[in-house]
Parts: sequence; structure tokens; C-alpha cells
Amino acid sequence: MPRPREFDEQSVLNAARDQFWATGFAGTSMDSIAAATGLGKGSLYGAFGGKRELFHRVFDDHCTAAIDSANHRLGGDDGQAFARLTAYLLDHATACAEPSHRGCLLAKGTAELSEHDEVVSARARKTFESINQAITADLEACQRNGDIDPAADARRLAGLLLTVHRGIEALGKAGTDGSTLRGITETALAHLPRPSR
Amino acid sequence: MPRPREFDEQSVLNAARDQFWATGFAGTSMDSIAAATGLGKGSLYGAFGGKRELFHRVFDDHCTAAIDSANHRLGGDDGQAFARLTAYLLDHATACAEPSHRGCLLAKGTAELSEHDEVVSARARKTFESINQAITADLEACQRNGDIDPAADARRLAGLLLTVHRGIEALGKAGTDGSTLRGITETALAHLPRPSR
DNA sequence: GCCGTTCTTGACTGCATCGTCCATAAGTCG
DNA sequence: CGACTTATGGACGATGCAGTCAAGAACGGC
Repeated sequence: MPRPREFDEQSVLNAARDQFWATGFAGTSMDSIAAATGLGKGSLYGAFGGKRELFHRVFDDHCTAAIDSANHRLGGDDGQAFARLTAYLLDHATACAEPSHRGCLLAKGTAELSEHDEVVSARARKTFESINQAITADLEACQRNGDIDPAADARRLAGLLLTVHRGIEALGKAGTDGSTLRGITETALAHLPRPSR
Repeated sequence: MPRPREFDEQSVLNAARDQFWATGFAGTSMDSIAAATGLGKGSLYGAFGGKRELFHRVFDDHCTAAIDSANHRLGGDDGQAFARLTAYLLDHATACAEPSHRGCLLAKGTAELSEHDEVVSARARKTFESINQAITADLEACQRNGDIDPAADARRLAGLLLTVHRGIEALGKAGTDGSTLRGITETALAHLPRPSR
């Protein structure tokens, strides 16, 4: 019985995400989002509630996508676990050095809002934890494959690699070049404990 | 012959820094800075030029302080280089987990503005490079002291440790607890190459 | 004491912004 | 077809914002 929505919710969320991504939360106006999506502001407020709620929604979707990507890229149990880990981290280093790379919305949003918005910080924390688990599972597969010392604590190593992942993001945002970022990633991978054999 | 300034420039800069630190560049108004310092807006504009110039000034001072701190904490050549490095990184991990820790202005400013402000990104890049050099020098001292494999590439290792340093900052902002952050730091230090002896 | 120079204060301008409201359009069910 | 429910789009009000300006205050030199 209701009148159906005329817009595609997902594409509106994508447009909003791009705006927040480019100019941050405080730097983005609802008017600019309305202009970017073609919607009237009434529709925006009616559908999403307000600026903060809209951001939460976008942020949440983005975190989910990041977790899915990590699980997808690192999952599997076919003897290629170490190669997958290497590719995951090196691709990230390369992507972070792209001039067009806007920096992870996860990082930007956390930096800007986590201090004042518990919703954002809790979501970021859970996201990091999920990515950590994905890396941990991959490292455990590496241990079964004989690529990593089975005596090592996979979870601690995963924490270190996640930290490097986030640090690469931070350095990339300052414009550090891609070969440097890849070199750092390679150094991190090279110093993982190998089986003593 | 001119009328002298009534305010202390440094304390005004500190107040402005705290405002930017707490609410970011876009989220901070010149009115709030004026209120925090007690100055009229005319004085602010007269003394510093404008919002962006004021931020640049604050950011620059903050970067200088970060570099000085790294040099001071890591410098020396007395056989304690490894202990200094450990303390530098562990203290940072502890500080990042403090609820009151606002996250490094360097990280927040870079995340928010580096994409659109070449002055900020260039300054951040130089700051990272300077800290990298301080860590490199310390690692070279470690090599001379026999704490690190002298065959290792100190500069590459320093890049990795700087990345971990920045990554800790990012995780801390999401509220990761201190023991986890210290554990990651310890893991990073533990996997540095020791002399083969 | 007087003058010129610089600082201070706060009012002011013009514009951006958040969020609301309402008249209207577009559907659905009976 | 008509009534009802929901979406739309733009105007609107209130507030906030960056930056300017003018009138007066504080100082050093003469």
C-alpha cells in the first residue's frame, strides 16, 4: 500500500560513502550528499534518519565489506596459504600508494570519530578483530603447510601483521611511495619465523 | 613603538592544537578557538592569518616535537640502544591505549587533510622520514652492540618498526587494550634478527 | 604630553549547514 | 475509482561559520 521508493538504496549509500570518504564526516554536508545522489533532503532524512545515522550505516557496510574481503582473500586450505597472505598484504601496499587511493574509510572514520562516537569505535574494534582472525586462520594453515614455525603463536603474529597492515595505510596516506611500502611488507613477511626443520 | 601583544603565542597555539586535536580541522570553528584562548577573532586572524594557516602552524610544531622526542629518546651511543628502542615503542603502545589518549595529531591531521592539502602530506612524509632515520640510527647502534644481526638492513627494519608504530596508533584509536598493543610491540621486537653468533 | 603604530574587541556580513515541514505525487488495497 | 499510506522535492528557519572592519586601547619615541 505504500508508495515504493524511487531510488536504489545501495547506490545512494555508495554515493554517501564517497562523499564521506573524500571530505570526512564534519566536512561533508547533507546538501552535498543530496546533490550527489539527486535526492531531495526530505527523502534522505526520511530514509536514513540523519547525518550521523547515515554515516553509521555507511561505515558499517564498509566494515562488513572489508571483513568479507579479508575472509575471501585469505580463506581456503589448499597449500597456498602463505602465497595468499603475501598477495593480500602486498596488494594492500600497492593500493595504498596509488594517488587515487583515498585511504581506507575505516581508518579515516576511526581517526575522526572514534574518540567521540562509541558506535564507530566499537565497530572498528570488531572489524580489526575479524580481520585478525582471518589472518590467524591463514597463518595456522601456513603452519600446517610447513611455511611457518608451528611453535609460533599464530594469533600474536597475526596481530603484528594486522598492525603492519594499518601502519602501511597510515604511511600511504602521507604519500610514501609504493616500492617503499611493498618493501616494508616484504620485510615483515621475511621475518616471520620459519620452521626450524 | 607598536603596541605589544597581550597573549602568549605558544599558549594560544597549544589551545588551538587541543581544539584541532579533539574535533579535527573541519569540526573546529575559529570561534571555539577564540573562546578557548580568550582572544577576539580579529587578534587570531591578525596574528596567524586564517584557519588553514593556523592549522599548518600547529601541525608543523607538533611534527617538530614528535621528531625531537624520537631523537631524544632514541639517541645516544652507550650500549643501551636496544633498551631505548624497546622503551620507545612500548611506551607508545601504553600511551595509545590510554582512554585519554587522543591519538596523535599527526595521524588525525594526515588522515583528514593529506589528500587535499599538499602542505600537510609533505610535512607528514618528512616527519615519518625523520623518525625513520632516528630508528635506523638506533638499530645501527644495536648492531654495533651485538643486539641485532649486523648483516641486516637497518633501514628496512626501521621502516617496519615505524610502520608498527603507526599501526599501533591506528589500533589504539579503535580502543584496543594496552596489553594487546604491548604484546604486538613485543612480538615485533622479538622477531628482529639477532646476531647468528 | 602627543603621535604614530600596532594590537584588541566584538559587531557585522554573507554564506553554508542541519534538520523540518508541507504540498504534492505515486503507488496499493478495497 | 477513491481512500490511505508513503515517498518526493524544495522552501524555510535557525544556527553556525569564516573572515572583515572600524573604533578604541596600549605602547614607544619625540
